[in-house]
Amino acid sequence: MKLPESFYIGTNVVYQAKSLIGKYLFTSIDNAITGGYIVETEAYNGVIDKASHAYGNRLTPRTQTMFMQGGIAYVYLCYGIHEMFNVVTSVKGQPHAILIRAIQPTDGIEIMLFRRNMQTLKSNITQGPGSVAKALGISRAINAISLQSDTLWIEDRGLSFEDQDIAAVPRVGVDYAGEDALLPYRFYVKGNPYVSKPNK
DNA sequence: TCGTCGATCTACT
DNA sequence: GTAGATCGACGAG
Repeated sequence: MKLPESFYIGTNVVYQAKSLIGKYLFTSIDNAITGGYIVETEAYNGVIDKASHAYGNRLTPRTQTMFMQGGIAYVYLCYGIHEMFNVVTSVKGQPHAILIRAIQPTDGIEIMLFRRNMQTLKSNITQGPGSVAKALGISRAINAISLQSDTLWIEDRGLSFEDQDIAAVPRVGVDYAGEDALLPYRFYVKGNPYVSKPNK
């Protein structure tokens, strides 16, 4: 059921980001399983991508996770408040990552509501990368954990979308990246209510 | 050592 | 529509 190690070791991060659409992401944290299927991703293409933390082979305590072999999680803090969850891909030394920006929740919705401090299910529960991490209980404590573990993993349940139902557009919040900000490295399911900023 | 600012979200006006 | 939250990474000095 879990996506095999071989999927993550592939070197075409843009293709992998698109492939993750429709895959199921689960966490088992605090004795509760939560998750859903991925409806929005962004690819970060290693040392040549100005939008990536690892641009220009920048190796720091934070980014070293991205330089490890694919198939692990990269979790970091943004704006001092939000933790973001990425899937590290490719071979050791090549810092590719895929940001999970939104999922459609299917399991453990009660738990996710509690973590998000919400009473009723609304589309913003897992809409945007900070929200996804919070709803799933993901924090920097599980940075670099294996996606073959029983804490955090991705499954293929046979759900897939046609090319025409997946939009490929420029990434969000990376204006500082110059011409790389224009690359169509963001993928999402057209019309899905959990997608953040559907029209850009 | 210090100052700047970010792969964002929420609560307000 | 817009401001505030809140902290670690990074480059300048």
